[in-house]
Amino acid sequence: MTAVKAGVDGKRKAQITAQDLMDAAVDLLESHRSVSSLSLREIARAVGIAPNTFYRHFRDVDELAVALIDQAGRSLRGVIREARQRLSLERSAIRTSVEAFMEQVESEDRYVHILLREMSIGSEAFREAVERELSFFEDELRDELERITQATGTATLEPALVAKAITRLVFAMGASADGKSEAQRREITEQTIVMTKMIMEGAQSLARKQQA
Amino acid sequence: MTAVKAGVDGKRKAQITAQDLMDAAVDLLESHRSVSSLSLREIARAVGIAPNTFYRHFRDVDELAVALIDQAGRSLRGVIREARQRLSLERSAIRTSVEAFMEQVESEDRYVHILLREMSIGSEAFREAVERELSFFEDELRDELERITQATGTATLEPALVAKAITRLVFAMGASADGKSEAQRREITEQTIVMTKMIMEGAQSLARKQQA
DNA sequence: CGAGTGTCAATACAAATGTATATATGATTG
DNA sequence: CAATCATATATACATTTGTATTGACACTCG
Repeated sequence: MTAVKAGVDGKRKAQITAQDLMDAAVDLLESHRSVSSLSLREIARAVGIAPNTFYRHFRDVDELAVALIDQAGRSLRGVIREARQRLSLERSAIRTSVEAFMEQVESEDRYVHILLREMSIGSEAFREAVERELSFFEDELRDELERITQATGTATLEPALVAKAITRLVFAMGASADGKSEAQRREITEQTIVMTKMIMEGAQSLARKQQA
Repeated sequence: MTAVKAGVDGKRKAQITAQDLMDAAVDLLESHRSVSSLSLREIARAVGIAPNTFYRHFRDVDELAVALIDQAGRSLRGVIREARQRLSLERSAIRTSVEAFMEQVESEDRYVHILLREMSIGSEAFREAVERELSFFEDELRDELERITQATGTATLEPALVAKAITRLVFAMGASADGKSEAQRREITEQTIVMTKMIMEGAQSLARKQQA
C-alpha cells in the first residue's frame, strides 16, 4: 500500500517500513517483557528514527501490537497447513502437526512467542486479535477431525470441543516451552503429542460408549 | 512479621500494610493491564501514601507482583483442597474440582486472574512463582489420580502427564473465561469438564490397549 | 522522662515519556 | 523547472517516573 520504490541511486536512507518497527519491537520483547511495557520512543530508538516518525506507520503502540499478533498467526497457520499437506505420506497426523507447531515456536519466528505469551493481556483490540487466531486454529482443526471421522468411520465425540481442547493445550504447552533448552523443548513436544493422543482417544472412546 | 499493633487511641492514620498495596495493585489491574505496566507511584497514589513509603513494604513492583502470585496460588490451592474433601459424597470428582476452580476464578478473588493471565510474562522471579503454583497443582492432581487408580483398579497411562495436561488445560480455559458473562463462563466450565473427562478416558483407554 | 526505632510525608531532581509544531529532504507529477 | 507530496527530523513542553534526602510524628523500652 504505502510501499515506496527505492530511488535510482543506492544511497537512500533505507526507507523505514512498518515491518522494521515490528521487528524492532520483537527484539525488545526478547526477554519476557510485556508488550504494554514498550514505549513508543524505545521502539523508535531501536530502529534509529525520530520518535515522531512512529506515527507515520502506527497510531499507537497498541496498533503495532495487533499487527504483531496478526503476523504471528498468519505465519503459524501457514506452517500448520504445510504440515497437513505432508500428512498423507506420514505416519501420525498428530505427531506431524504438533512437531510442526513446536518447530515454529522454537526458532526463527520470534513473533509466535508473543502470541503465545500475551494471550490474556493487553488492549481490547489486542486480545481480539489473539482470539481470532485461536479461532482459526480451532476451526481448521475441527474440519480436519470431521474429515477423519468421515474417512475412518470412527466416531469422535464433539469435534468442536476436541478441537478447542487440543488448541488450548498445544498453545499452553508451546508457551511453556519458551525459554527452555533444546532437550527440554523436545520433551515438551513429546508430552504434547501424548496429551493430544489422549484427548483424541478419549473422545473416540466416549463416542463408542455413548453409542452403546 | 512487620505487623504493627494499633495504637491505644483509634485516631491512628490507619497503618498501611503490604496487603493494602497488593489490593490496590489488583484494583489497577482490573482491566487487562499487565503487571509490568504498573508504576510504583501509581500504586502508592491508589492507597494514598507517599511514593517513597512503598519501599517500606517492597523493594520493587516486581517483588509485589511475586507476592501477588503467591497469594493467588495459595488461595486457589485452598479452594481445590476443600473441593477435594467434599468429593467422597459427590458424584463426579472431575466436575466438583473443575467447578470449584472456575468458581474461584469467576468471582471475589481477583488475585487468581493475575496468575492465569500473566503466566508467561514478567520478571524471572515472577515466572518462577507461577511455575511453582502450576507444579503444586500438577503434583496434587497426580497423587489424586494415582489414588483413584489404586482404588478402582482401572489403570491410567502416565498419571503425571495426565495431571499436567489437565492442569494446563484447566488454567488455559480459566484464563479465557476472564472477561466473559455469567452464561459464557458456565458454558466454559461445562466444556472444561468434558475436556477433562476426555483426557481421563483417553488415558485409561490407552492403558487398556497397551496392556493387551 | 528521654533516647531510640519504625513509619510516614515533603521536597527535589534527573531521566524518560507522548505528542504538538515547525522544518527539511527527496520523489513524483504537472 | 516549479509545485506538491510523503517521509523523516528537530525542538520543545508538560507529565510522569524512580529514587535520594530530610525531617516529622508516634510508639517502645530503659
